[in-house]
Amino acid sequence: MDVRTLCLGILALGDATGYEIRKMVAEGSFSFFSEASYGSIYPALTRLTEEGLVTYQTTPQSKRPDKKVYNLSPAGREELTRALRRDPGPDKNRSEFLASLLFAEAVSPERVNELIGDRLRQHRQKIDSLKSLLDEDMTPASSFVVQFGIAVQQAALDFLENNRGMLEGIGTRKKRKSASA
Amino acid sequence: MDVRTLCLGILALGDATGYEIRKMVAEGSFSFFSEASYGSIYPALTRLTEEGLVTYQTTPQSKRPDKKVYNLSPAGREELTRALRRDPGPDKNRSEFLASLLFAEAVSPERVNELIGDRLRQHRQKIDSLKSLLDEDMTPASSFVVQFGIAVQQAALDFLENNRGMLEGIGTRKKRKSASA
DNA sequence: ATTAATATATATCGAAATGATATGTATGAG
DNA sequence: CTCATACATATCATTTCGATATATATTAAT
Repeated sequence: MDVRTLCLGILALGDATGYEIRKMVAEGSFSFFSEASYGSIYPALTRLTEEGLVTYQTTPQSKRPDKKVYNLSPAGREELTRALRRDPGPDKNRSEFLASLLFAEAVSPERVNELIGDRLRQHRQKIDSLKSLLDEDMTPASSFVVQFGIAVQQAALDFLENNRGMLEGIGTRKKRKSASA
Repeated sequence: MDVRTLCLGILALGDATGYEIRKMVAEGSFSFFSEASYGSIYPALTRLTEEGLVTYQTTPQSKRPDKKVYNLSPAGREELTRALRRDPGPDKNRSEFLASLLFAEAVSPERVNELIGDRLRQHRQKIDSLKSLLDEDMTPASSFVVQFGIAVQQAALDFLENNRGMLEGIGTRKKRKSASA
């Protein structure tokens, strides 16, 4: 999903500033399945404004840049509906962790073990943070998505705990000078 | 993981052409957690060659561009080891599907239902294709990663099957001309 | 008490990556 | 016999990332 459509969708749920949009995708209940940086969000909002798909009210603030609260225009809502009619593309899962494991022949077994330990901790942390999101009042869709995230994280955690034995002996230690040849 | 390191890692597992690398990340056992397009792979290989981290042998082919089989140089292997010493960043999961659900207030309940049906099919297909990868002979690490993928896909599938009821009544149908005002 | 870090809020910019396309043939399916 | 897929390289416009700049208020740590 391009940042453009992402912004339209978020604004469909309520007015927001660019800063708030960024926060939602980076830390909020959107963080599980999307991300976008300032470098893409602000230009997107500018363009959407030019196209009349969003509008904004400026709230002056002393000692701080004026706050621009964006809201979806009727044309923007139509554009969102059109975008959502298209079939969503397949999910994309990127994992440096799994890549590192695959290439782990080049690293020591201790490093592999450390990698997995770190990973287990990260999964537990992620699950906790998702669970705490559930406390806040949410729409059913939002709750569904967060619970989905929890389920997937939990499955990853369980798999790692139950199968790390498979990686016994993965990794190479630096060969000491070989006797042969 | 940048494409550069990805290429080094893949070449550490065996020599390959740019075309083959692309195929591995797009369809092979790497497809679960990484992706890269020609537009990033070919320039990366060119730069790696310039830097002496990979070399290649040209296999002339009539009626087809010459095949360039790349292989990792000792310097490249060192660079890979250095890269793998850095802590892997967090996973990134992007899902247009989940985003669509969150924004689904703007679409019809039927569309939501259709979305989920499609999704169930896609998960089953993905699981099948991952399972068929397991038949091929694999390194332990490779097998671990694929089984990890299966576990996660299965968890997502199970969640959808068991909880789609949560989305009952999500979505709005176009209001017919309201009696009131 | 003072330093350090975090949060608010906008915005830009170089570097990286995507997704599509160009080129041209061989092969297998329908 | 036609059409799609596989092989194999490569480029390019557009999009996105990740870092940085600017400036202050608040909270946390030592």
